[in-house]
Order: sequence, then structure tokens, then C-alpha cells
Amino acid sequence: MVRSRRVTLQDVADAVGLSVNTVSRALAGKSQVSERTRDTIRAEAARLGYVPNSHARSLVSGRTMVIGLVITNPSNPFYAALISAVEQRCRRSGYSVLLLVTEESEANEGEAVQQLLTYGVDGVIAIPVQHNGDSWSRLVAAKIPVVFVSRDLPDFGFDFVGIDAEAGVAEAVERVAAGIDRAWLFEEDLRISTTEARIAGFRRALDSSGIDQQRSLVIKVQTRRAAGASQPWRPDDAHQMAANLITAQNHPDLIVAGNDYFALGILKALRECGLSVPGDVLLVGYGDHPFAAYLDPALTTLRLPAEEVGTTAVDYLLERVADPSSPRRTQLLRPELVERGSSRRSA
Amino acid sequence: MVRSRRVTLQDVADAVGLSVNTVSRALAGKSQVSERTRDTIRAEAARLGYVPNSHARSLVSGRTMVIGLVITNPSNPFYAALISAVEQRCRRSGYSVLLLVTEESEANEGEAVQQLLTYGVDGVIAIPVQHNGDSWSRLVAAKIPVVFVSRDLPDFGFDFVGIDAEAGVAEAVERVAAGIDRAWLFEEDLRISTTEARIAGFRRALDSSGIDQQRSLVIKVQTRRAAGASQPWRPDDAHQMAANLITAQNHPDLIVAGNDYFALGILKALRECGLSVPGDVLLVGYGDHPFAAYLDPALTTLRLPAEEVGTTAVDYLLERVADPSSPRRTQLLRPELVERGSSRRSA
DNA sequence: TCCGTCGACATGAACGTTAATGTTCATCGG
DNA sequence: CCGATGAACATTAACGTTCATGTCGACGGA
Repeated sequence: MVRSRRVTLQDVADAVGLSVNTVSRALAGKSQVSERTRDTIRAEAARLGYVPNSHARSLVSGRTMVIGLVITNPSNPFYAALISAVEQRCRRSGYSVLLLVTEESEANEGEAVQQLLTYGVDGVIAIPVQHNGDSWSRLVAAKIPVVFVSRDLPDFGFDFVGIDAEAGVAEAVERVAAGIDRAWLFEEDLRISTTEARIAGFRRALDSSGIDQQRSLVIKVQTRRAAGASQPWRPDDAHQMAANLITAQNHPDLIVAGNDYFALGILKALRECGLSVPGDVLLVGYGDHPFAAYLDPALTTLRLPAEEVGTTAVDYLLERVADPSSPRRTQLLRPELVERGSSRRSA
Repeated sequence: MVRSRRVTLQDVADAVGLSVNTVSRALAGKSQVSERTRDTIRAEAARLGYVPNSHARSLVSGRTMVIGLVITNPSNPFYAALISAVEQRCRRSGYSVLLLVTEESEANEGEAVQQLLTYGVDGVIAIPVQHNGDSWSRLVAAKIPVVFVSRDLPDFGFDFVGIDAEAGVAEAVERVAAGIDRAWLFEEDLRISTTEARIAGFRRALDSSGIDQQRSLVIKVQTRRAAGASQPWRPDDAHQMAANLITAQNHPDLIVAGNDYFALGILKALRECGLSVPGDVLLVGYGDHPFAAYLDPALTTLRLPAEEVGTTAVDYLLERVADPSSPRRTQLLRPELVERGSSRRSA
């Protein structure tokens, strides 16, 4: 039951017959210590298995070398890749990652912020649950730097790194627009900046391509995300919706899916109606999930630079930690259109 | 540049004209404080925006209310779901999660353990990178409880929660074995306990089903995992391998894939040979990724209870934190065979 | 020789909290 | 009326660091 007490600086100091302070400076690599004693101290510390106590350290230094990473849902492949990238980049700079999951719930987000405050993290990278304001303002008050990722809430003035979903979707639609008369967009029913950006891109491309807005449609798919399901956007939701709306007689020439899972469900609905892709309907996804290239037909989709988003966010954050007064930075990274069979007329 | 000093207990104490200690006890809900003063203190603390400093707290209490979560790769959907489940369960019990990613590298694993030690986490949930020993023994020495997840290293005597991959694969093979003459298993080339369990289950089922081991095959697919790619097991690797081995003339009756991504690549290779699934070859995956049900044909696969693994691991860990002397516990959860079109002879 | 300088170390305080131990004062039974 | 009791608070020390400041001796220049 006796938790074996950790080896402290005092223990090392006693062992070498010096003061705690000298040992501290020696191990920190500071001056005012002769090389000979430094070596002795290093050896003794290693022998005793000394490990610094980060809590004591941050209590006095005011820095924790921990950043908070607030994610809505790690099962979203894009966010999973983001987590990886952020963790790696942080580790490279000596920072650790405290992970908070909000499941799209404002209540959880509030608790997460509370945790971040009691922890006194040096900075935060967050995917905000939108529509609310008060949680994040507490971090502003505490002067803890925040970088928003993927979704922006410009009111707080935090740095932001995201995806230019509008340009991506617009490019995709324009690219395949030839001969299109009616286009549908299946979008998740969440009022977050990314869905709105995709819708805007979709509409813009319809206009620029001379496709009649009246004959086109934006369909909001209710998903079980908010319910805290561990899986994001299951294909089922989109499948149901598509199956209800699409018949062999009545269907668009082009369907854009707000994410690749939706595309999966829509593809199934189309098959069930006896409609062929790309013969009768062109299909474009979003996200380039690993399976996209292996569907039949292979799915045309937008590849998101998850890794670059993550590393850029960390870079922004650490630079701001170093210099809090630097001006706000914002970056939108372009997704890359990956054209495959599902959008090729010739096929 | 002046980091606005946090509100401390002292500040609250000064505001209400009481001692720090009384304020501490009042907010902690301990006795020795009258209800009236407790209310005053609570109100004042809220007004000033007092947030406890977890570092000061854990410095004196010796507990951190943080657990370490060591994951090889968050982009693996099973692990992503695991992260979600662990974080939720921890949060419910007042614990936070420090996330460390090892990318299957022993060096990273060593650094992760170092971090866990300096952080003084209360416990660790880890997917170990196998073949090495020394990192984990440091946690044993520090008396920090560990629960291994998904892959076991029994030597350390840590609690373990995993998947009974052997039974799962054996059941799957036995279930579809009727009329099978030759079966192949595509497995990842990593010497970890789960791949070995799947191989064992595969072999056992061949025997029990009277299928000739000589005519069957276990194929090791080299993947780019260890290289630190953010995507795990890309379908490409299995696709290449399958394309090299399979011809219309020479193919097995049944293919089992070590994971659903492999199944995706194999399916493509079969299509390219003009072989039909399930007509010519039956195909069984592993993992029940979200796309599995939406392939054409829908993929028969094993559904893994990721959430249950995660919550059980947390429960084991917290119980051990409470009572370090309790005996070692081990649990293997059964995957569930989800039969779909890819294994149905009738289709 | 004496004083100033500088390197190499020690001492003390502080970070914000909790726990152990003191202090004060009203109350109450005898 | 007096001592015991206990509620309600205060005081002090500790947790393991780091930082500012203090000390001491050797060394060099005049």
C-alpha cells in the first residue's frame, strides 16, 4: 500500500553531498556548475532513477508543457488523422497532449474548458461545437492561447486552420458539370461552418456552371452524431434519406455527398433503384476515406490535408505561446479533387 | 505579456476575510465549516472565477486524476473507438486523459513511458508495441497501475482486456466451411498477439472442418504501418499481394482478411480477375468497419466490441488504482460474426 | 598586501494546495 | 460557577521545484 516514494532532487542532492539547487541547475544544463560535478550529478541521478516532477515544476514555472486537444469525435477519420498529426508535432517540441472529447455537446465542451483551466495547459487546439460562446471566452480571460481547427468561430479572435470546403466542392462540381441538369447535395444537419461552406461552394458552382438552382436540391440528413454514438455519420442515415427521395424515374444527374460515408449510403440506394453510377448519376464524395478508391465504381472525392492542418495548428499555437501579441492568423487549406470512376462520364 | 495571475484560494480567502484553509475545506465540501460561511465562500469563489490549480493539488495529494492512454495509431478505427470510450468513461469518473501515440515504434514507447513518469499519472491504459520489455518495467517499479489493451504482454502481470480473435476467426471459418477446399488468410506482417491469434483460429478451424492445411495458405502482407504513415493498413498493400497471387485459374474458395481494409483490396483484386464474390470465392473480413455493410457484395466480417473493451479497461484500471493489491484480471471479449452477402453461397 | 572580481556553490523564499495541529469561544451538565 | 466539550475557524508545515540572493574562497592587478 505504501506508494514507493519517487526519487526527488533532494535524494540526488543527498547522494552527491550537494544542495538541491545545484543538482537542479546541473540537470537543467545551466551554468554556474563545474563540468565535473555536473557529470557526477548526472550519473547519480540516472543511477537512482530520478524523474522530474512536472507538477512541482509547473507550479513554480507557470508553464505545463501540455496542450489541450479538444475533439468532437475521434472516430471521424479526418479527426483521427488530425489527432495523430497534432500529437506527433507536439511531442517533437516537448509538449504532451491532454485529450478531451466533446461528442458535439456544449455541456461537455464547457466541462472540457474547465479541465483545461484547472490544468493550466499552455495552449489549446480545438474543434469547437458551434452555437455557443461562453465556454471559450473563459480561455480568453485566462489568456490561454487557442487555435481553432476545422471549424471557425471568428468572434473570439483565435487563430484558425481549416479546409477550404467551399472552394473544394465548387471545384468538384464545376469539374464534372458538363451535361448536368439537376444536382443534389446531401449534407449533414449541423449548423457548423464546414457544412455551410460546402453548401456555399455547391451553390456557387451551380451558378457558374449555368445549372438551374430551382431544379437542384440541398438535402439535410439527420445524423446520430449528437447522440454521442461512437461512430460518426453512419452510412445508414444517408441511405435512408436517399432511398426515400430517389426513384428510377426521378433522380438528379449529379449527387455530391457531404462525406464519404454518406456517399456509401447513397451508392447503395442508387443500386437498389437500378440506377448506375456513373451511367445514370455521377457521385462525388468528400474526405477521401481509405475505402473510397476501392468501391465499385471507385469514388471521386475530395482529399483533405489532415496532417497539414494538424501540424500547422500546432505551429500556430506554439508560436503564439512564444509571442501572445502576434496578430491573428488564419489559413484555409485546399482539398484536392481525386477523380475516379464515379464521376467519369466515359466509363 | 503579463500573464494575468490566476485567482487562488488566497484571493478568495482575502475577499471573504477567512483563512485559506477554511476556504479550501469549504469548497472541498468537508466538515468543520458552517453552512452560512460555506455559501458565502462558494459565492465569492464563483464571482472571482476561482479555478483550482491541479498541479498544486497533486503535488500535495500525490494523485493527479489523469490517466495515460498509449495508442499505436489513432487512425485505426478500432483504436479510435477505443479512445472515445476510454475518454468518456474516464471523464465520468473525474479523470482526464493524457494521450501518447507510439506509431508502433519502441523508441516512442520509451519516451511515452518517460512522460507518464514525469507526469505521475495515476494509471495507464496501453496498447503495447511488442517485442520489448524494458519500458514497461519502469512503470512497475514506480508502482503505476497499467492495463494492457488489445495486445497482451503477460510477463508484466498487468491486467488485460482484449478481443478473442482466435475464437472469432475460428467461428467465422467454421460457419462458412461447407464445401470449402482451399482457404487463404491474409494477415499483417507484425508479430503481435492479435495476428497470431487470428492465424491460430484460422488453422484450428481448418482442422476442425476437415480442410487440408497443405492446400491452404497464410499470407503475410507487408504494410507501411511501422513507417509512421498516418493511415493504417492501406488497402493497397493487400491489393498488390492478392493481385500477384490470384488468377482466374488459381484461387482459393475462401479468403479471410485480417482486417476490413485488406478485404477491400482483395475484393478489388478478385474483381480484376473476373472472379465473383461470393460466387467463386467467399470473403470474410475482420473489424466491421462502417463501410463493410455497404460494399457490393456486403462484407461478412467480425464486429469488435471496441466500446466494451475501452470501458472495461477503465473499470479495471480504476479498481486497481483503488486497490493495487487485487489479483490480476484478464478478459477476452468475443467478436460477433456479422454474416452478409460476401460469404453467402446462395447469393 | 589588499581589494575587487568571479566561479562554484548554498540558502531562503515562493508557487497553490492539503493535512495536521492549534486556538478561541459558546454551551452545557453537574 | 467551573471544567469539559465541540464547533468553527486559524496557523503551520509539507509537497518538489525554480529563482533571487547570499557566501566563500581563489585569483589577479596595482
